[in-house]
Amino acid sequence: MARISKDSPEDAGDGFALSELQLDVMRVLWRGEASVAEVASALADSRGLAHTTVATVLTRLGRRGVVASRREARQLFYRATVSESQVRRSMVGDLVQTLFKGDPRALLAHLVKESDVASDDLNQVRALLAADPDVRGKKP
Amino acid sequence: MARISKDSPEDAGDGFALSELQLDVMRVLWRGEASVAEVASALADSRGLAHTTVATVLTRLGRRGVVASRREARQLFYRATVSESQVRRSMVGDLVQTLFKGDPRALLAHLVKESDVASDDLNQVRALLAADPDVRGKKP
DNA sequence: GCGCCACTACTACACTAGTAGAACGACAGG
DNA sequence: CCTGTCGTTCTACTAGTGTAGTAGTGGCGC
Repeated sequence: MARISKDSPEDAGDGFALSELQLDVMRVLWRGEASVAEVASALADSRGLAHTTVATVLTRLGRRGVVASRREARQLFYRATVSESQVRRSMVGDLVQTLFKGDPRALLAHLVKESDVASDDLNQVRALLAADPDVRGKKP
Repeated sequence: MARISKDSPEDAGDGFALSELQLDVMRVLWRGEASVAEVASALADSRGLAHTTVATVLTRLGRRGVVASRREARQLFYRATVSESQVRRSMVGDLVQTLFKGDPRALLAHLVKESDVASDDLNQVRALLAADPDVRGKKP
């Protein structure tokens, strides 16, 4: 696996396995820097978390090196230090590894077999990629 | 939060999220019923686990309802109560849910985008599935 | 008959995640 | 200047996982 920036606090060695809550938090940060309060209120609907809970989660994510913080007055502003793509790559990779013996084609086959994806979708995806080879990483 | 696991083995709430070690164990059981010692020795190469560690893992898997045991003399023989497919479905489903907002096509796109899978493989997979719904090929 | 061996069951400890209250420090209004 | 409020940090509790030691127990060899 390619190792990119090596100067993060901890550098958890490419292991970007994040839990659901952690991902929810990251998703907020992927929209841009945010204070604890902002993250908390962004998640207020989906999860009624105490402010301190969010703070704890962010602190722990910081310890793992996936977010960084900046202090402004008394507040901390957090930003993600890993991209959504990186996390996706890492987590999908893990799944493929553990569940499909490292063969992504097996996952692909699974998706089709389990009717998660209609066979037609294969064409759609292919068309998508053919049309815009630059979709990688870009998010509307 | 609606996930209060009571300890009836029947329950299991169909959340088949298994860790890597747990999967390794399950993989042994998916080959057929096995005693603790058999599981342990099957995993001896990959992981040098103490016999008791394997026993603990199996007990816990039993508590979660994904394996069942049968007693013969002093020994326990374990067998999986969920299939590999079920687990795969569940875990892939979880991943799709948390990472791709529930859209399996997004995962599909990811696989292709990240060059985990060549575009050509799409055709191959489709052909594969058309030919024999049960193949899981590592192609040359 | 008795000790040893093979197993299981119980207990334990470290670590992570989810969750949140308590304590503490700084600033602003009175 | 004092105090209430806000935000951070500390501490804590629950639960699951990885890992394994120890204790209990029944059968076998001699």
